[in-house]
Amino acid sequence: MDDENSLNLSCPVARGLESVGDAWSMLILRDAHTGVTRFDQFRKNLGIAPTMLTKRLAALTEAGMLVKRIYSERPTREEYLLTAAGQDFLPVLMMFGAWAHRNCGGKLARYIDDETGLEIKPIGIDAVTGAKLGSRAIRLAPANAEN
Amino acid sequence: MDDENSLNLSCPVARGLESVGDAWSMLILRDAHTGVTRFDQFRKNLGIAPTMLTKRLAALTEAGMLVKRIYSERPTREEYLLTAAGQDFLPVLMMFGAWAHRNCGGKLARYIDDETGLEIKPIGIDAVTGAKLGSRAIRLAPANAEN
DNA sequence: GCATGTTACTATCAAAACGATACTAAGTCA
DNA sequence: TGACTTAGTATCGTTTTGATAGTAACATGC
Repeated sequence: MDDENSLNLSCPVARGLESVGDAWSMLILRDAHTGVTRFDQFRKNLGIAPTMLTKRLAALTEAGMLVKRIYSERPTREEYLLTAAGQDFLPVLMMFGAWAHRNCGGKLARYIDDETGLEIKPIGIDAVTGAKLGSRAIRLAPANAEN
Repeated sequence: MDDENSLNLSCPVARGLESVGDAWSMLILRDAHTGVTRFDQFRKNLGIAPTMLTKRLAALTEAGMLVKRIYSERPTREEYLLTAAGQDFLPVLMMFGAWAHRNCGGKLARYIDDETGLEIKPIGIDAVTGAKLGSRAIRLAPANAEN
């Protein structure tokens, strides 16, 4: 999958998919948000082949979602921490999870607000108008200078 | 990628990825939300190989995101329309796009509210508390009967 | 000080998925 | 009749993935 055409290049969704465009990356980020940091934890949780995990962790690090940090010299051991960009991805995961909750069958785990103890119902809104995303007509404006 | 372990089975993110777990599916849904419905439109927009497109459209249809509808008998021609579940995916795409906007470089297209003409800033909130997603501690509750 | 364990990988190789290209089916239109 | 349209399928080489085994660099227990 090479994103080549001009439509794709300026499309935020297509651009984002260059960083997080496969299932393993999403699941790694999900685990990272639950506090997982180490290679073997990811591997055991996900049941992912070590070759794949190495590649995905490197890609996510390269994409600026994770950073490697040494947590032990002698023996040298490194762990993977979420960057600001990686942490910023949590709302996307929660929206995605909420969508699955509504639309995919089966009994699924739920997110609970630790403060109130209530189940969280994630929705997307436009911070500018307050309107629920998807409730109004939208259009795309091309990329320009003042970003 | 087989999602087998129990953690994954009840995880909404993992569950959702079974339906929309690859980049092409996301891009097809993105295009579908802009009004694209036909095979050749998807193919030309995305630059996707027809074999791949056939497979992805079938998978999305199977997953309940799209429905096939005949728009011409003689010659028989079918198009793909978003189901309710497919339409419900738009907020996820917008949140994902907004994340890319903030965190991936480059000049990217922007979503404009057709009513106000203002650029949309998608954010996720908890409909229950009104708190911004990611601003509070959360925990996972296992799946149970009352869904 | 030797065997065993831990952690984070790499090497290897078969199987599956992907991608490019050519071609087909069933018609329409001039 | 010949060119064109639309929605695919067939074929096949390349790439990616997945499973398994092995390695490097230590720590720990006996």
